[in-house]
Amino acid sequence: MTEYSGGGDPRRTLELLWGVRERPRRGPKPRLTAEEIVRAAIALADAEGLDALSMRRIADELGVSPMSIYTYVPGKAELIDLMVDRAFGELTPPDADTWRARLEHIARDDWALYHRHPWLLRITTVRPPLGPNSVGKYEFELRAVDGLGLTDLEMDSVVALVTGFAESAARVSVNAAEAERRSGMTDAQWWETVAPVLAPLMDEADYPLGSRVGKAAGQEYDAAVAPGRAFEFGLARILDGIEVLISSR
Amino acid sequence: MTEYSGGGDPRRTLELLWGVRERPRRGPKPRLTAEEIVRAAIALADAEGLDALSMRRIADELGVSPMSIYTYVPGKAELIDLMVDRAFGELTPPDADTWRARLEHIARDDWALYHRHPWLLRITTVRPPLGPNSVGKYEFELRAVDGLGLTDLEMDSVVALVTGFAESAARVSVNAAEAERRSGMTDAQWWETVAPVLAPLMDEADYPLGSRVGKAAGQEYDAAVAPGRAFEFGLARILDGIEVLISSR
DNA sequence: CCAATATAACGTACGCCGTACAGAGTTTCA
DNA sequence: TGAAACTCTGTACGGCGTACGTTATATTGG
Repeated sequence: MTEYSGGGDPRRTLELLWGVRERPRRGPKPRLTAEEIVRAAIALADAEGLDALSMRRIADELGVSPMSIYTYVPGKAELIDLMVDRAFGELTPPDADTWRARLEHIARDDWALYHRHPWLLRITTVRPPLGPNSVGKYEFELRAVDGLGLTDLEMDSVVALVTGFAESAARVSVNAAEAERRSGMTDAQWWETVAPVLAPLMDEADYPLGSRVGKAAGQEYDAAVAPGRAFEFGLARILDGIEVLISSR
Repeated sequence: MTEYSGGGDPRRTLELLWGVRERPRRGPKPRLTAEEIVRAAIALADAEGLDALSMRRIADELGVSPMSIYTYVPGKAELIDLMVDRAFGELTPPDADTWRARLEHIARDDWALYHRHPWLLRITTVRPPLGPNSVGKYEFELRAVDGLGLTDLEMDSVVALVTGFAESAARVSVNAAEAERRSGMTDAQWWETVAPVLAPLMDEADYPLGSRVGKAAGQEYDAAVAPGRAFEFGLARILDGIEVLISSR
């Protein structure tokens, strides 16, 4: 099962995202707030991963029965919307003189965010959450490339390219870390286990480049640093490519 | 729940991937093969998505009891490994004169594959499957950038950048298509529903660029073509950036 | 030809999940 | 002082992956 963002009633979800729910005038005093539930859910997802995030676990954590959660939040999909928008609130607008430094800041900030909250990478965003932090993120991303002679469409495409890359590179990195955690083996240890089984099946002569390059990459970087290198390499290439576009204007 | 690739016993998984299981010499004749199960699983995932892919459904489809599947495949994680490697078998090696055309072929071929098999994008690859098609893919990707004066590490980084981008862009595209399917609304229809609710919450003056650029992007492209444009835009920028690197050698 | 043995197929059961629904308790307003 | 609005909870349903034990079937060694 995959967790989806953007599933529920848009009106209710937007009200929750922007926090405009008026305090109820009758009935027992609420013990919780949507805010607290979101905080607990994020803490749980950070600590144990998205698979451990169940309504029952959240309720446990808050000392409340599972169904009480539904008093504050329509369902799990909406809760995830709230978690996503709240996480985006940790991002900081770039503050640098050059467009290149600003885009670098955005990419690195995203990269760090995905490492703090790896569950973000497991969420399938069906429609964007449109909460204050998400639209704020988009706004300062566009500001980073404003006034460079790009069309509106190009500005949108450039920020999508950079943020999409940061997400993609972070996914590789987070998956590598998770691989170690789940299997209890480093990449090197895992390879030592697999290699003798693979050798008789796969004739290295059929894959000369893969054998050579794979070995070189494995020896030069251990798996812990390789994703960081890939991120820096890709970011440099992408910014070079954007520079070609901007210079042509 | 997320589907993981690379979970099970590596030896057994590798034997299945490379198809070296010897026919059992005793006992009742097998009614099925691992191959048939993988085919049925892919058909089901193509048609109804990864969420619909359960051992029970696959067994239904094959006219067999759920637990029989475990005779041929150790578990769901291993089955997913087999599905992934089999899907990669649909990719074709590039055959072009320039490195740029070869990398473009690789990116477009990946893009098309992810659209044929969107479930590939939902799988968290903990360790690579190391089946014949996966290692074959890596081999011809490296061949596309061989002999250009790049180091082994650079070759690896370049193909990772291009294929990672194709995956990332395809994810956006597939999610957009899925959004329409799940909600029964086009992007325009969805926006018409959301806008009046959002307007009183979000002051457009606080988000001048986002409002302007978002509107421009929405009007120029409908959601059905926008991801394709983003793919073409990003691919061009990335190849430009790689060109800068190659020219510097 | 007949056990012994290896394999296939199946039924049952466990502990998870999201959440629909109905009811009980609590606070406020007319 | 009801009535209405609201919170909170227990139960239940249908799904999931798969551990385990049993039965049926095909091959093999004696």
